[in-house]
Amino acid sequence: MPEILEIESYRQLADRVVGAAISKGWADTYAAKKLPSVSSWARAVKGLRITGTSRRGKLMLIDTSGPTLGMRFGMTGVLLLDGRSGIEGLFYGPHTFKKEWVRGGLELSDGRRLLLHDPRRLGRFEIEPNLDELGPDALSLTKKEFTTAMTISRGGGAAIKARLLDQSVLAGVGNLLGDEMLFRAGIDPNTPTGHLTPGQKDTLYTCLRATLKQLQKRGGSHLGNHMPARTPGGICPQDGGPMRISVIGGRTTYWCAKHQH
DNA sequence: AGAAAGCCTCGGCCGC
DNA sequence: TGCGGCCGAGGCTTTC
Repeated sequence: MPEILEIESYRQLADRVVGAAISKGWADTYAAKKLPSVSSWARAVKGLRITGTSRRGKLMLIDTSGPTLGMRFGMTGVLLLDGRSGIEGLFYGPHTFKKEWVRGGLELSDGRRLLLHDPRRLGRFEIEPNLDELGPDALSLTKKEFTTAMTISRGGGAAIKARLLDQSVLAGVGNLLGDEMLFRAGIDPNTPTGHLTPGQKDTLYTCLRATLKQLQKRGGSHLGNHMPARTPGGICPQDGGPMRISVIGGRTTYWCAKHQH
């Protein structure tokens, strides 16, 4: 569920603890799945001072006096600071708090706690995450970076929808944002990336920027223009065309048969 | 009951 | 025909 806009709001929440020292950290076996052992997180974070926050795509980063810490939120993860949600102001679906859904976190010497609340346990903690595996950040993407990301070396390449979701090419775009920017750009999500015209790429870049900016303002990745039509038998809110559904790049995809070519 | 907004692995096969 | 790498399918996990 959380896409780049939600992770950015988590980061802003985490910014409140910059300057604090970590007295203790813990992670359950799922949150620690990418680490050498379950106790790695606790051992690594103890005594560190938090010096800043940053983000690459959907990966939130906490800079410290020691190693950089990374947090991934999977499909249902939310960052909490003393019960305050990182998506305050960014509504995303009904979400109740359950103590048993807290999968790990950091305890600060001033008594505050930064927690990963994650029902489906797909969130992960990382230590010194390798940023080379991620493409440029979608929120600060330049046109040149976008053009490079959309350039295919051989053949037609994957469907543009799948390409947009490929985090090693472009970091941050998730399923809903991907569908929304293609909807706005009037591009069929099945189009092989290499078959896009320069004009379509220009439009897509413009729509990517506009989508991120507007949905951030509206309050979340799920508030796109096409969302009301995101249902079987949906009708395009733009031109009344029939909405199509299929799985592209492994994700459920909705698009308008009339204006997306 | 089936689908879910992220990510990872694996195997097939594309294209040089 | 060989081979590196791209790309799609499937799994993880739990909830509603």
